[in-house]
Amino acid sequence: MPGTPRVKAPQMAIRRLSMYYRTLAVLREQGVASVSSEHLSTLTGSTAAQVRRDLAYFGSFGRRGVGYDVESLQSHMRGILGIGEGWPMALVGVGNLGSALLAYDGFPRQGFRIVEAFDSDPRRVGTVIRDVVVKPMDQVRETVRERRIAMALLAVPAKAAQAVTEQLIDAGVRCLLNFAPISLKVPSHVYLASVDLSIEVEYLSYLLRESRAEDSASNDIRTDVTTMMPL
Amino acid sequence: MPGTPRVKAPQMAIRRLSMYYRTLAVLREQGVASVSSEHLSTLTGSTAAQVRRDLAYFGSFGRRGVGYDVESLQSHMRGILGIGEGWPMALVGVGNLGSALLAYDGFPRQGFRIVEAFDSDPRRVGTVIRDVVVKPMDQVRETVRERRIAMALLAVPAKAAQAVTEQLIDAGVRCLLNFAPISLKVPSHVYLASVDLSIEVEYLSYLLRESRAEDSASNDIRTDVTTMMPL
DNA sequence: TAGATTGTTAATCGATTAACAATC
DNA sequence: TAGATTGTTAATCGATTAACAATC
Repeated sequence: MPGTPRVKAPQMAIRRLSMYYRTLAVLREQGVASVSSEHLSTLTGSTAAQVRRDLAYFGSFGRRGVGYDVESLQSHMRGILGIGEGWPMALVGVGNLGSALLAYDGFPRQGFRIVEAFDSDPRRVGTVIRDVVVKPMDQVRETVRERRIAMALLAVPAKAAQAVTEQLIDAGVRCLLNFAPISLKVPSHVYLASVDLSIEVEYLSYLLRESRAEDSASNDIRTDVTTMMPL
Repeated sequence: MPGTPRVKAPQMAIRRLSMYYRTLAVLREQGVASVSSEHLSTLTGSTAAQVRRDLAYFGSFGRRGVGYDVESLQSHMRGILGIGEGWPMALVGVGNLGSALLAYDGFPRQGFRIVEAFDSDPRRVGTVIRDVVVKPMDQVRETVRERRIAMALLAVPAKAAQAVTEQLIDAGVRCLLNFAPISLKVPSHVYLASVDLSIEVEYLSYLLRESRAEDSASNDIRTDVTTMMPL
C-alpha cells in the first residue's frame, strides 16, 4: 500500500517536515541541487539522524552515498503536507488578531487562502479586508457548506470559542486552528491545533524564573560567605 | 532544597500548568472552593493521573481524600509561572501582526506588558499604538538595557529575524517569542519559543490529507467493485 | 471507621538517538 | 575500489499511564 506510512509519524515529525520543506525552498532559490541529511539538519536545528528518521516515516527519497535532490525532496514534502492545493479557509472573529491573520501573507504563499470571514459584531459585518467581505455569524453554516471549506481559523474571545467551534463543525469544518485561550472540545473526526499566546509567554516566564532561582541558589552560598564578612 | 524540582518537569507539563492556572481562575470566579484532580482533568482535557503527576514536579499542593483548594493551588501556579510579576516586554516589528500583539489584552491580563515597540520602517516610527511609541531599531540596545527588559516578541519578516534576534540578545534579552517563520539560532542562555502559523496550518493540512487517503483506501475497494458496474 | 483522593512509585508507551549494513 | 551517505534496526531516553499505599 504505497503512500501509507508503516508506522504512524509522531506529531513533531510532521511539524519538522514543514521546517524541512521551508528550508528546501530556500536552498532551491539559492540554486543548491543536492543536500545531505547532515546539511539539512544544521539548517533546521535538528540532527542528521532525526532528518533521516523523519523522512523514513513517509518513504525513501534520497540516494545512498549522494544525498537528497533538493527539488525532488521538496516536492515530496509539498505533497505530504498538502501545500499548494489551495485549501480555502474560513476565519471567524475579525478583531485585531483576526484582521492580522487576514493580512498575513504566509498563508497564501503556502497555498492556504482565507476566502471567508465572519464576525458577530454588526459594526464589523460588511467591512472589506483584503478583498474579503465580513459576513454575519448566521451565514457561517450556508457559506461553509457551499464552498466546502474544511479549515477554519478561530480568532474570537475565549467565551465564544466553544459555541463557534460547534457551529463550524456542524457546517462541515474538519480542521480548526484556535487562537482563543481556552481548551476546546472537539469530536474525534475533527482536527484541532492551537496557538495560545499566554501559554507561550508563561512558559518563557517560567524558564526565566527557574534560571534566576538557580542563580540565586548558587548565590546563596556566596551570600552565606558574605554574611561572615563585614559590611 | 525547597522550590527546586526533584526531577526536571517536561516542557509539556509546564504548558499544562498554564492551562490549570487558567481553569482555576475560572473556578474561582464561579465561587468553587475545592477541586479534585479528576475534576480539573476533565476541564482541561487532561487526565487525573497527569494532573497529579504535573503538580508533583513542583510540590504537593493538595490534601489526600479532599482535593485541592482552588485559591491556594491557583496562587502556587501563579508563582511557579511568574504570572502577575509585571514582566515588561519589548515588541519588534509593528506590522499587522505586531499591532495585533500590542492590542492583545491577554498579555496584560496575565501581567505581561508590552512597554516598548520598535520598527525599521521610518513611516511607522513615531506612531503611537496603545500608548506605546514606536521607536527606531537603533534605539533597541539602549532602551532594552535601561528598562531591563528580559522578554521580547519578534514580529518581523523571516529575512530580518536572525539579525534582530542578535541585536536583542546583545541588549540583554533572555526570552524570545518568535512569530517569524524561520528557525532562529540562539545561545544556550537564551530561551526561545515560537509561534509558527505555517507549521500549524500545514500540520492540519497533513492530517486532513491523511484522513482522506485512508477514506480513499477503503474507497478503493468499493471503486474496484464499481468499475465492474456499468456507468 | 469507611470512602475519597492524593502523592509517588513502577510499568508502559512512544520518541529520539546511535549504530551500521546496504549501496551509490 | 574507497568514501560517502542513506535507510533501517536496535538501544536509549523520556514522558505518560496505571496502580496503590498513604492519609485526610
